Amino acid sequence: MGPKTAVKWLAEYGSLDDIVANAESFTGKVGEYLRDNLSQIPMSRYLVTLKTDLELPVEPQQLLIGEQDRIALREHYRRWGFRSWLPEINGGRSVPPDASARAERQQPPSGLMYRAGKHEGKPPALRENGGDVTDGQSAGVQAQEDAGVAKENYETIYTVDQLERWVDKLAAAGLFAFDTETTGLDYMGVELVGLSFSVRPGEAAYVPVAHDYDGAPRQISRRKVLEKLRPLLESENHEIVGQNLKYDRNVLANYRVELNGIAHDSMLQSYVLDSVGTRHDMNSLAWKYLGKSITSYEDVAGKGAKQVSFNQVPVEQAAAYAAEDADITLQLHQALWPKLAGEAGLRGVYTNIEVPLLSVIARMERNGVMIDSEMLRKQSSELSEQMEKTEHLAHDLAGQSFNIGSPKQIQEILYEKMRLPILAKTPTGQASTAESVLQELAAEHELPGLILRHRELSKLKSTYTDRLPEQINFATGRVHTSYHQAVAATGRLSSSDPNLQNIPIRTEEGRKIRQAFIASPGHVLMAADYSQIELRIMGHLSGDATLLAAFSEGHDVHRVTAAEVFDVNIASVSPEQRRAAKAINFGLIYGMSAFGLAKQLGIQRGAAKQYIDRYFERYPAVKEYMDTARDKAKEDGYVETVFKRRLKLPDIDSRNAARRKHAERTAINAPMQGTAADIIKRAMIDIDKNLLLPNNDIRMIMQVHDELVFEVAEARVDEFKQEVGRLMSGAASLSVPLVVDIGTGVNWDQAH
DNA sequence: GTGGCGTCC
DNA sequence: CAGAGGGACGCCACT
Repeated sequence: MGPKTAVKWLAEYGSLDDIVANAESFTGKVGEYLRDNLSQIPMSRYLVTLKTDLELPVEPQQLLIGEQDRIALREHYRRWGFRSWLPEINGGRSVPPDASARAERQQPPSGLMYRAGKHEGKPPALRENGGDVTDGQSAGVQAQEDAGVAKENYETIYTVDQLERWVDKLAAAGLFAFDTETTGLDYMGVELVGLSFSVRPGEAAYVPVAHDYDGAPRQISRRKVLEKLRPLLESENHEIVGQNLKYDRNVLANYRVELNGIAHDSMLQSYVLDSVGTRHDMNSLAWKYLGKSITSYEDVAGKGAKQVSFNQVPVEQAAAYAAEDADITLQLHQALWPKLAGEAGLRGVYTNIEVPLLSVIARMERNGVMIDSEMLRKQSSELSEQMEKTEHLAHDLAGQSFNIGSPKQIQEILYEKMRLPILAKTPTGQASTAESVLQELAAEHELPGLILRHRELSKLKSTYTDRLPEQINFATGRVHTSYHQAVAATGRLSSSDPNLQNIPIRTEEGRKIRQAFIASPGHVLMAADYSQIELRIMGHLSGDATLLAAFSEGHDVHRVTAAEVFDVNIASVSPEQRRAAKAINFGLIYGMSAFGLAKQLGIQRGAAKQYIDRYFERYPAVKEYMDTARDKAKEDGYVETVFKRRLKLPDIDSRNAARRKHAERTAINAPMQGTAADIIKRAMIDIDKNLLLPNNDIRMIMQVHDELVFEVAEARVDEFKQEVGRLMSGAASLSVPLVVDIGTGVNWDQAH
């Protein structure tokens, strides 16, 4: 909800001073917004503007606004004569937007790299293969010499007899490594090309099922292979080991085969052992833990424009690569599992959280979310119009045509042509054109404001309204993101293709995008989020009595903080004070300095330091927690969450002050962020087991760090709302209550 | 491929 | 004295 909405309320509720004076009496969304946002910096500008319109008895100085905003405000007044909060921009020429040819460039993110990336040292040489295996009778044994991996016991399976022998072998083994080869990386769209297995290090088999290049050897059909393997793959009595099994699980689900025996995942083992010290792709792990250089995907499929999909790879090469995958996976498991098993805490995180979560996320991914693409298309064209107008106006002001989307050209116009002051530089020494800088420059000239406006529109259009409809899956009509379980150092998930964890919410125009996230007919969206979870965890970790009391009594924690820091009665905390307290609270979670707080609040550094000192005076246990976290990091080289997830901090002893300071801030932040991640992961597992699996009327469709989104049959909303709340609140027993806010609606925006 | 910027929690 | 707020991903321009 943004300023526009506030303006709308203004019309509805009478006058601004009515709203300000009675902020506390507003209930529901309106009251929430007033208490949370009315006093934030950008808002105060609009407030002041509105005040002028309405002749409220409030002076601008009474609002705690920063110098930058004061400057911007003055300019704002001058330009718009105190009348309107948003410029009406007229005129403009037409430039048709070009959103074509983006899909081709789509690359998997580094965290998802199925088999990519190089480790130190020489890349494994691409090896020539031996004799052809052209008739379906050959055993297909590949006898190749390799610096890293011996492959004499790799078998390629062409006949049902061979397959049955391997099925017996796998069944007898109890535990086996497993891998799939597919035509690509998009788990919803790929086809299964082959499967590989290993029961003993050095011994593996590849079952090709869909190599279809000219002259490809005859293979057992995919249907037949899956039919033979189904009992094994779906059995809960066999332990299956893999590398990123979520992917294999999703691929097999395309063929209605369910992996029920997932016992170990070497990627997750590596992640839990050391989330930041290494990449978690198989090549890196083989190098790090086995000292082996293995065949990379590029070695068999080629790279760049010449890369072919796996079904085009000659079976002999494919078999050597795929069998090695299964072999190495098993070896990695044998190397990593003892390390985990010996550490009770890490083992718990791995066994009780990460491994069970894998399947929960896989289901969530496959559920996908429904998008109203028509709505987004309309938004796109509206944004286009506005962008054209803005750009035209900017060119007029600059007296020349330039690319308003290019930071470099903006830099030339603003700093070289117009000689505006350089207020900040980027890390590489360039004059910055970042938002905060342009905000400030808006006092000097109108152009920076237009650039900002254009950026805002352009961001919404290119990243969201244009892109999301393109990512709707043809078969399901829904968008299926990928969640990455081994990327974020603190234990959080990340999301990509598309990233559903950064859909706008802050501005009114941004929120419109959330209105395009809808429920299927007969269903509603239900959004459940943990209230103030990281602050609550700070209360738990520090044991601070004042903080704990605030939460256990259900008080507004920012108001309580304001009352403590500014030494006033809770009832008389001003919006400005509450806003400052909120900034302090968040700043503490991130390890922010007085300098940072001053910048954030637009106050003097001395004042900011006073606030912080005062805070620590009133919350001594918080101070103590932070000191302890730093000390523990220095002592042990790592910090940990409530559930014993570990984050290594080698930089804590760095001679480089910036790195060391960063490590210290991470030491403070990671236990809080990481514990929050643990808690929501535990909730997801509980909810999956107790609610989702037994019921067809509710599906989990998104996770956004402290929020879970469900698609629920209308008839059972109340019932599920209660259960979700119960399970999320009960996901951890801390010394603070875990409060969960739940809303429902026809779209994601409305569900908040 | 990198840097700059901007979106989210 | 310099630097100064944790964790992600995506788009664009530019090299």
